[in-house]
Parts: sequence; structure tokens; C-alpha cells
Amino acid sequence: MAAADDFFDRVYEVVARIPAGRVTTYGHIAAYLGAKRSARTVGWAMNQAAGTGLPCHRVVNRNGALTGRHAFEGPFVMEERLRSEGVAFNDDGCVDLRQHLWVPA
DNA sequence: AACGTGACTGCCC
DNA sequence: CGGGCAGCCACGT
Repeated sequence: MAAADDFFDRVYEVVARIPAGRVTTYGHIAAYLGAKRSARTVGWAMNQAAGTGLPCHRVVNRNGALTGRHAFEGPFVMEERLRSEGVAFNDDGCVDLRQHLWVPA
């Protein structure tokens, strides 16, 4: 558990560092943590982080799709929140990664 | 301890 | 171009 908690803690730290108006992907977070195959686990961390005040709405899948929107108060809250921060969406309802993708350094 | 599930990703058909 | 399968990691039952 300790190892997992550490992983979760790192995920939270990275997500908390995402600047407003920017987004990152599960894969990038996982890769930054040294476990690029754990993108799924990152999503699990977000699920546990939902409601903790973490800007998890800035985390999208590698296609920029808001796959985790259903974890919010509503299926559209995530998108509205991102729009409020100045994030642009394409016709597919996905975040324009080319313009807003942020990678942990 | 084992099985099932999930906010992912990549490869194959 | 779209859908399906497999691999990975952690959690809940």
C-alpha cells in the first residue's frame, strides 16, 4: 500500500501543478512518475482524488477526451470548468492538446 | 489468494 | 475508419 500511496501522492502533486488553462494526459503523468504503463492507475488515483479539491478536470486521456467527466457533479461540469479556464475544445468535444497540452517537467 | 472492474494505451484485425 | 484484444497497475469484494 505504501508504494501505491506514494504513487497517488505523486499524481496529486503533479495534477496540482497543472496551470489553469492547460491539461495533461494520464500517460504523461504516469511516464513522469516512471511508470508509463500505469496510465490506468493514474485514472484510479483521479477517481480517488475526485472531490478532494484537486483540479482533476485538467487531466484527460491521450486523445484529449474528457473520459473522467462522469466522476464530477455532472457529465458536463468538467468541460464547463475547462472552458472557464480558457481551454478550447474541438468539434469532437476533446481538448485541443496541440494548444493546451502541458507536460510535467 | 483469486476474480472482476476501471477516469488508459497500443497493436491487430 | 472502426471495433476488438491484450498488457499494465491498483483496488474492492
